[in-house]
Amino acid sequence: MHLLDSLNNEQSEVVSSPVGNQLVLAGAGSGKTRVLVHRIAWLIEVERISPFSILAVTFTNKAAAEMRHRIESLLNFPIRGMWVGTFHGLANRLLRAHWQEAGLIENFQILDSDDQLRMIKRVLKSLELSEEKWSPKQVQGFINWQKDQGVRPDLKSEGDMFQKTMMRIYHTYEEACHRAGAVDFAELLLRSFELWRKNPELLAHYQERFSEILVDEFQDTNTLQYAWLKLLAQPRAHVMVVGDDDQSIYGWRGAEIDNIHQFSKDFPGTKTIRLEQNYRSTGNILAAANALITNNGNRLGKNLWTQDGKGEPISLYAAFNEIDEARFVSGQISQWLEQGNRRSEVAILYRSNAQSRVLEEALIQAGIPYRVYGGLRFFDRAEIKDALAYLRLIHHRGNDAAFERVINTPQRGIGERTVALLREEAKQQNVTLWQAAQNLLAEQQLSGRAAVAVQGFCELIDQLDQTASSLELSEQTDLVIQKSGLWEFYAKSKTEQAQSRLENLQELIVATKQFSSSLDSETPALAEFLSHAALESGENQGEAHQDCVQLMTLHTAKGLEFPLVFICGVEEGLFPHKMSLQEKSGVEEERRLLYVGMTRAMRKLTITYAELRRQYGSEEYHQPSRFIKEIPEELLEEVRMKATFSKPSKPEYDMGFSQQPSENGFCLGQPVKHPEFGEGVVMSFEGRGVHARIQIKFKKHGVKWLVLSYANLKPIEEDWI
DNA sequence: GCACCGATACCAGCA
DNA sequence: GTATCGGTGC
Repeated sequence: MHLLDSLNNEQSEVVSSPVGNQLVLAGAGSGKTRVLVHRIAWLIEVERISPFSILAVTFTNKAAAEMRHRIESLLNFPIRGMWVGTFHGLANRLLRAHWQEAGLIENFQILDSDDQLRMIKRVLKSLELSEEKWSPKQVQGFINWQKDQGVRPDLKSEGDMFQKTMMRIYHTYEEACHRAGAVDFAELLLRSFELWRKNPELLAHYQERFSEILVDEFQDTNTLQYAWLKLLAQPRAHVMVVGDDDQSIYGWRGAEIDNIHQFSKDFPGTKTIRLEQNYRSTGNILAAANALITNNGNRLGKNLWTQDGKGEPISLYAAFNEIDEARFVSGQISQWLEQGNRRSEVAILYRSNAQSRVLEEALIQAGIPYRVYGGLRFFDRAEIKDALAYLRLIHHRGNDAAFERVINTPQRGIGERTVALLREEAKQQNVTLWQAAQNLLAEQQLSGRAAVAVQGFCELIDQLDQTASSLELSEQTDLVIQKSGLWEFYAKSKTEQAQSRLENLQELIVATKQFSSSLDSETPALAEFLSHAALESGENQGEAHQDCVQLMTLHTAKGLEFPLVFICGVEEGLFPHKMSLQEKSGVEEERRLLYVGMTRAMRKLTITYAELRRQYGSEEYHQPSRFIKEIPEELLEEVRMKATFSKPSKPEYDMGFSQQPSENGFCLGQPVKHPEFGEGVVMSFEGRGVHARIQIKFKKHGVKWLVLSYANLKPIEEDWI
């Protein structure tokens, strides 16, 4: 059977198991996706299960698209009727189909976290609560957490003042969402969950339909997602979940690692299979990762192994500061490239985005092209959201969020005061902002200047609507971008970002064009496109796949692999991050994060840390991370910066160092004084020029490497000679 | 209403 | 160091 070809025993066992519940503990690099894809193909081809009865859940749209693609190319025919998607995508699909039963309007809008935050701010204002005391971010966290727990606002709930007020905000927020016909991400899940609960016959329909359910990245599911899954699956479906408790790194956004422990109890007869053979990394890398993760408690237990050799040891570089660290990394990369390797095979991973800048600078100096992942995604960009808000408003005047977003974007002289008046009117008359604007205009309750501006805005929207009605979506988008003044606004703007904003707006027109042509019928393209925009990050937007070094956070790196990996800033306070130190589970999650990072490396892993790091504008001394001590010494090789300096003007490597200690005015064994560390003795030198480093053994602070030009060392004269 | 200034906060990011 | 927010002055 070709579906089992080239699979190992455990993988084959998963793929060819008789239908039933399975918990697959798939270690990093163990061929997890492959197993999932082959299993689904097996169900269709061997078990003769209709694709119509299969539901596959992933965590990203990208993963969903890839899974579908891989199954189709394995089976060699398109799989129609199978549901593959994210929890949110599937929930959205359900709610679109049953909007009435779910108590929604037909074209309900999806609020992304940005929209949600704006909505919360409006609610706080209407409740006359200060944002100072009731931080919108915190409220957002509270509401989402409640929803993830399946809790609706309860005004009679017990609790202190804080709890009660939060509930009141939550309650008002819900009303506001309802009025706006808007649904946030957590609401998609909760609403579809409740839809099933309240409509047993509807639930039964889906329960009968989906006999085979598969879930990827199961360690990342939250409480509500798991409840959703159980509700759908429990009476009869067979569920296969694939996950790795050691790679659970999203506890902070609600992922419930315990779901993985709970699964076998909730689904009787569950067969647990471990995939431990790793096809990615060298023996040394796996040994180090295994050793590290052993320090975590309450694991399901797993030990990665490989048939391949040990490979190179893991390099450890103790940098003096973050600049030194970055230079070291870029130097190593230059060497690697000189050996004829590709830039895209290299990844630099770090704990927090702020670390990327210094690394970027070093790469620029060394003339190495790179790409930074993360940052704002396409549909999250302000200019894109503005354009979409115009489209929304044209099609639904009652969309208050859209109204507020663009009423003064670009500026047309309608300020906070006027908007406040509109809000007040809307609240009192219980109408939409659009209607409130009409009322106040009719009653001439706005001051002359404001009235003209508001009038102009409303006419603009009406006029856009009239012109747009006969146009295709992409033409509408084009029209809106031009006529709203957005284009002109950015075209005139002299800021550096303006050019890229214009490009993004153009890209949006392209995206709508592509989207329309991908639709088979003449469905209301806008509504579809808008939920597409809300649910889809836009990561697959024509990224130039050039050959460049990849920079990203450890979180972003999950699921990827690279021959050469650097993990930077492995220091106490940064990694593990100081915010995680409060509780044990926080440090364990950090440890898993490093585990994830290490297991990204195929051939060579290098870990670096800096003793001195400029953070938030001030300098801080850091200890090497506790995690480094958890890696067996024999797997590590401490490296020194040698022969890999890059000069600002002309990138040049391998220049080595051949200077006499006396060149810089210090001698071995010379007593010196440092402003921070006090007295010490010169132990050794390294490098030359501005990069020259000096090793000092301090009386109180131990042995340190310092960059000579930064160190401000003073010889202690009297003790010398 | 808007531009500018100083105080403030700051980890990770999927849908 | 930098993005963001609220206050201040024009």
